[in-house]
Amino acid sequence: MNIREYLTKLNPEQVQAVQHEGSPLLILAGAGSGKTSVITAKIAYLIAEKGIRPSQILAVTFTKKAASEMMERAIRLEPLASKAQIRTFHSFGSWFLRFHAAEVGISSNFTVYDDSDMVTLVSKAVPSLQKKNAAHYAHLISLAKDYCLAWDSPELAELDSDPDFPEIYRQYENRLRETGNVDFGDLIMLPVILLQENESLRAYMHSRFRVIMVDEYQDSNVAQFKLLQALAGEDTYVCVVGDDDQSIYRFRGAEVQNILTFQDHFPGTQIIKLVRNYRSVAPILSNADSVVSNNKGRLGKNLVSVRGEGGKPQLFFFANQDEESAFCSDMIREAHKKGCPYSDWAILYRTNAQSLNFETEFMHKKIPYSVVGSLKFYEREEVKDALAVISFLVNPRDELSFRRIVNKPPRGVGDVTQDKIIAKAAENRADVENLVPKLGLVEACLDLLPSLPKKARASLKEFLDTVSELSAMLGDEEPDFGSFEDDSDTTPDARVDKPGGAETAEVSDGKVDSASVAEVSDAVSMRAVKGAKATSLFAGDSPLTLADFIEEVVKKTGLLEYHEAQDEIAGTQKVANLQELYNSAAFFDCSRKGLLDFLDHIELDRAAEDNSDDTSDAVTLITLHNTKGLEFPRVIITGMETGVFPRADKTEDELEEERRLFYVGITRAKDELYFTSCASRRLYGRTDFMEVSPFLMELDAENLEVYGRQPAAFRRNFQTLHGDVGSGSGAGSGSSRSGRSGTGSGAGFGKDASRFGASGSAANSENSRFSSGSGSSARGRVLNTNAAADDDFDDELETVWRKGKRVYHDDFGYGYITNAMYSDEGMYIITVAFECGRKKSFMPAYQSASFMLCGD
DNA sequence: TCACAGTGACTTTTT
DNA sequence: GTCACTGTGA
Repeated sequence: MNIREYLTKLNPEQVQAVQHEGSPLLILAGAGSGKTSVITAKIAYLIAEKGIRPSQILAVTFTKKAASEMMERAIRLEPLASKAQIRTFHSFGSWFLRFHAAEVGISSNFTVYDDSDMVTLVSKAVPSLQKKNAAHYAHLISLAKDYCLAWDSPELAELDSDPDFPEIYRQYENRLRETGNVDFGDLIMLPVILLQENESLRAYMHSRFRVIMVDEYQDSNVAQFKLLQALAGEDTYVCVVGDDDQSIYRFRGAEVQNILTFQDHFPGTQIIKLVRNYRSVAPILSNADSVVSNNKGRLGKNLVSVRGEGGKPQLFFFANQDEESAFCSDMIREAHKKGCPYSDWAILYRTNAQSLNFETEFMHKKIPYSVVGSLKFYEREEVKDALAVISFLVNPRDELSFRRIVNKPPRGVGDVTQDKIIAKAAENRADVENLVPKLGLVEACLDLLPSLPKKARASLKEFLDTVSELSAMLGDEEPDFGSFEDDSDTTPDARVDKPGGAETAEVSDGKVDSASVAEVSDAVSMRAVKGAKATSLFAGDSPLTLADFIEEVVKKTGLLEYHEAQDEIAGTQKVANLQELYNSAAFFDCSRKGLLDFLDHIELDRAAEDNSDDTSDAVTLITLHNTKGLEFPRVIITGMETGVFPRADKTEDELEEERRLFYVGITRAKDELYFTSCASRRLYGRTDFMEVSPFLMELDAENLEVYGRQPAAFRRNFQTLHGDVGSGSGAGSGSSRSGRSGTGSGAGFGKDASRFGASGSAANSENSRFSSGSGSSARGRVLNTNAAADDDFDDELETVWRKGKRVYHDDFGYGYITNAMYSDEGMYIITVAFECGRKKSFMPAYQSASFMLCGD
């Protein structure tokens, strides 16, 4: 479909936004309002209809995932869009810095230090700091950089009044410059500084990019705003898209003010609101609206549902997270039997730690799932080790990588010696007036070698030999980063995309400078050239890829052996993970440039790992933050408890952010939405009683169905806030519920509705599973809690769930009640010793299908 | 320098 | 319950 046809499918506001020109444009795009469609259409439109050269368009997004999706969709409308610069902020900064590294005193071979690297570097720069404090300061430093504040900036005090902070920041910064590397914050902040100080560079950039678009603008931070400001000249067309209600990264420096005050900074701004929601059915949207309207500082807009009526969201209360996950898996499995694919489902939670329960449960029930985000693959020890070697190879000043690998496996080069080597290197560099990159840590090692103990001397020497051998395999030509210029007029057709499509968003990257020879910068031919060279080193005929190289690195440095031994001891998967790492490097060429590309790819792209053509049908487990920009037909938002979501100790402002996060979660759902909340939850191996999340009280009673034992606080507040909800809402008393549970929302909730809705000893096919009569009747009573006053009920509990009774639990099997007592909160608690040897505590008041009495 | 054991802290969220 | 840091002893 070309862009003209496409425009006919858009609504009037969308068309207006696509065709708008002249003034700066702020598109306020509500959730599910087709914002990506608008941006991609706009890119295509500018190229196809307005004659803008693709390379003059810069589109910046927040995540790489978003960048590749945008690129893909734009290309579908207009193939030339492949030459536009569609990048994340950080990848843009990285690209920019490669060409201007020297001007800010870094190596153009820099790699990016991640957060944990920052912590290590802080503690090395300021040795007196405890590890815990180092983490605190590292966090502060990155926050400072998000606000574009240098160590000597007077405004630093506003961030944190700690008098030590500026000095620590300074020490860190010095040390970081020594290494020639950068951290995440630098990727934005350094370009800003460069552009602010260098007028001709600024002028050049103004001519380089005529159009700049920013997606997810509500999540941009001050530094990113300044970058935008510096990049945009008088004639630059600036268009930003965002939704103030979806700003969820303030904790990391994102500044809602950026979007709220956009018009002030870009005079003459036109605002277009997109409020037609194409994603969710009306009841879901009205709950979203009901929640977010509790926030104060917002621009304000109401989404209009295009899809119209649908099932109401359902809220479930459980005893604990085992029931919660069991319920989710049951519901998903039931739906699957009726033909609903697993991939329709997403389970959302606040913190990554919560995924564990679901993973265990799903594994148990053989439901396929994939966890998004928390896959800390690149943070694993063995992977970081291998990466450290190659980082060190491309940047021999990289202190952290050096430290990481020089004594692994143990070579007798401990902390003390390492410090000496680093100091020596600094000394060496100070001697020579200008910084010659060759004067790295290897040279420092060689200088110190004679002074070391015999054993250390030999093994360090061996290490250095390995390093130089590996380095030689890469060749010694300087990496060619392609051209910084806009060269789209030169030889556009001669370009070859990188293989495997691994770098869709980077296509415009490896451009051919008209002056340089094509073979050098083109990824494919580069690989061929390298491969030919390398065949002498390797027996095989196939060209050497980065995968082969990394494998070689791991073998030669002894890391493979080391981790093999670890696997042996601890039964871990380190070697397998290394194998995985080789695989992911297969599409990069074996050269210094290839290594840098690969490292960039990893460093700037952690979230997008699961892109591995996930065609398999699986439930998505994902944190609320990670869902931004995604949608699912059926969504379950779990852990709706105070302390979990929202987290405890939130200020009013932060609470608003948590609420926006909740809003984001709700608006991911297309057809069905569920909330779950637990009365108790295991945290740090301890079981805590939980209060309901205050957000639940903000849901729209008219469009919500409530099941399970409602905590008193919820019952009280929900009804106070919303008045007497009456029988129609489903949020009323237990008795009114049972009547309508059969219908429910009708969707995906067959058998389970009866679990909650059935009262007393109603014949429930599920009951037959559970042994004796006394068991099922006790269970019936338990389930019918809302109808009975708590006091009466607890008397019953004491007689039914008494010490010595035999019980059965789905997960643990049979056991006996060994203890029964009341907690401080007045809850009746029993302890059960199971035959499997485990001891568990339960609150019988909340137990349902997974746990029951067996009769005597 | 390194291995081990005990202790304490920990859970936001991510480019 | 787990992990990682800290300090001690060889």
